[in-house]
Amino acid sequence: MRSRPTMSDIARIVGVHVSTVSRALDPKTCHLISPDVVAKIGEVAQKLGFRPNAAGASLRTNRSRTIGIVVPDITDPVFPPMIRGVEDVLSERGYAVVLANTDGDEGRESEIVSSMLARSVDGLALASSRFEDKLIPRIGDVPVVTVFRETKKPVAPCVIFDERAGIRHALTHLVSLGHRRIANIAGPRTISTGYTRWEAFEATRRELRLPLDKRLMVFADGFNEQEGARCAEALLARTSDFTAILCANDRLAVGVIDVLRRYGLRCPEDVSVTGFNDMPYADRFVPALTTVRVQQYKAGREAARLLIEAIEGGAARRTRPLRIVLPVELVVRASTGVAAVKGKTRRGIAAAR
Amino acid sequence: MRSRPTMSDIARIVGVHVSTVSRALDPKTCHLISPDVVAKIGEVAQKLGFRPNAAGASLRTNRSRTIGIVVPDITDPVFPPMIRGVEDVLSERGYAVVLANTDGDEGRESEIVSSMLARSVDGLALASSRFEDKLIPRIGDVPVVTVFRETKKPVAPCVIFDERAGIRHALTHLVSLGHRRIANIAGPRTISTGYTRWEAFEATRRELRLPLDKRLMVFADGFNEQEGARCAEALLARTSDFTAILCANDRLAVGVIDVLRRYGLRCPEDVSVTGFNDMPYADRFVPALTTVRVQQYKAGREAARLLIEAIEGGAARRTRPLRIVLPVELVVRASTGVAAVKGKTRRGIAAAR
DNA sequence: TTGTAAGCGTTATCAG
DNA sequence: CTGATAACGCTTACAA
Repeated sequence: MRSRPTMSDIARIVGVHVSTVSRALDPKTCHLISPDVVAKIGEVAQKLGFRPNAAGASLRTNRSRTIGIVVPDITDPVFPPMIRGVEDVLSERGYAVVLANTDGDEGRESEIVSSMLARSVDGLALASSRFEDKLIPRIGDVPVVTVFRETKKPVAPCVIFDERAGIRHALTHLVSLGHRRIANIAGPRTISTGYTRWEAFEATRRELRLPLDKRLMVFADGFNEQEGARCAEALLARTSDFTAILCANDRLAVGVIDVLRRYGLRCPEDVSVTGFNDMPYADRFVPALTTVRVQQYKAGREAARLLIEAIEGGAARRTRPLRIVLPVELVVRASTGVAAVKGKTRRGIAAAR
Repeated sequence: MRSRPTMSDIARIVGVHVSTVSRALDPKTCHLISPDVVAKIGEVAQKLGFRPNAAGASLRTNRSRTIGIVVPDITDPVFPPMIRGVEDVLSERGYAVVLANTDGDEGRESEIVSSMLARSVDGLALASSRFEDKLIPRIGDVPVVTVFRETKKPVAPCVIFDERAGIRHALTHLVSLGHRRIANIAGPRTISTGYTRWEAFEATRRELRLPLDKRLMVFADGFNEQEGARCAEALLARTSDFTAILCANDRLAVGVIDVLRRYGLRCPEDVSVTGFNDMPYADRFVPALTTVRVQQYKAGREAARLLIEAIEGGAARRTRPLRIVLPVELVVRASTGVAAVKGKTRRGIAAAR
């Protein structure tokens, strides 16, 4: 197959100048050209299967109709729906999406962003930012949105979830089942979700006048099953005096439930467990996970909308960037139940040792 | 922040010509330049945070260090590990990945590919191809690889799994548990996996001298839970004379198990079910799914390797494209058990009516 | 309404 | 070893 036709090819065939072709093919300028010429050009373009060369346009305009999405790891099930949301909105508008994984590495994130800027991305959706972000201010004038996460200083618009409400719902739910001694397996506080969910747990704990016991508090170094398991082990090594565990996300909860089972503790009969995110298939796990449902797909769409607005709506830089907080919803399933009699849990744990 | 520095900026500062800068910065040509000039240029580039403008290079070379990945739907859990595999290999080599979803729509796929070609992608990884593909031959001289799927006519290299072995293992496993009347919920035959798994089921069925009963055969229109449920309903409406269902993938199996439960049938006590893919978390479902494990991540890596080879290794067009078949492995879990007494299953189904 | 011309940043070819 | 120059395909003042 020959190499793709260019505007000059069309110009030559129709017998006009390239610039005329350019104008005729651009909806914004085609009204400047006589209708019949526009029609003719459109026709020929169609017949040749013409597609404007993106590099040429990009070089000239310094825009690429491409946006970058940066996630820690696409295999974490919370991200695909979000990415899909971004893609759905953007592809409709003719934007392409370039995707990269950071594995939570700050250096890598910086490297990736830099390479995306070199590709003249028109915007960036970052799901990889740390709470104390140092990267975004260095990005310059390319629109940036953070998704799922926010930064301590509001340096960019963000689309996040109502973490506080989610944690409050989960904790209140546990208390309503009679739980009083509730452990918290929190996420890394270097990430806004980890930080905020932990903070919300503490705030709600005080509100509900639950006892403070430092042994019931464990911090994970990441939002995954391994860390959930590690933290559960650490918790059980310290104390057995609890009847429920609130986890900062579903994957931690899954790891926790594994360890409970290994210790001969039943969930929810001996220990109730809650997660966060309502990740895909959380309703089919054993036990089905009680968790906080967030709108991952919608977050992606909103992020894309924000980006397009910033890109096309003349970057009306606000003094304080937008902060879109999506509502959440508690989903009660099988991993939570009425509080076990304290003695029973203790015995269960002791027996497992 | 000022706009990114260009080679001219560096040239001006160092006091050389742009072309010298270009050569000095390219590992392939920097030996042509005196070491001290190279050093000087490197230094300045470093200090300015120089990144070559991708559009400029792309326009000139007609290559973009970008490859496109096209999947039906990134929220289907089989794809993220594959995408991650591609990304890992390519990012190491300085390639970026642009991603798009087709939802299985042929027109959309064609549209996406065309838009990617306009972006001068250096290669395409297609996980969206139909068995009777009409698109790939029209792509021209951009390297293409299909992943997870192959085309009837070998028009492009592919990285696939040993579907036949997988189905044979699953069916043999069921027979070894005493099952004889085994239903098959097959995938769409418009897709190579659907076609091949169905064919393999039939071949193995004959080998094992299992009875042929058309009522036990249902074709899904897609690889998802809804279709699994629909097919299970259709199957139960026809007959209750089976003790196991082999499904063409895990998501179908999940939908099937839902319906069985709704009909008061226990899995595996009344009906055994197998899936295919060993999708993430398949080990945590109720019941944990017996399935065929495939190497999604590895497939992605292999596809990327193939693409790089084709792109950089001078497109040595083979007469017959490579066909990489990755081995699979049966994973026996809780969704399969010894065959129920026939009468019992019948009663169970009858009772549920 | 259309043509002219310049230039975006890079690389390849050709001279020196 | 380095410089000059042209060209990739497109957009956009400006001129006609």
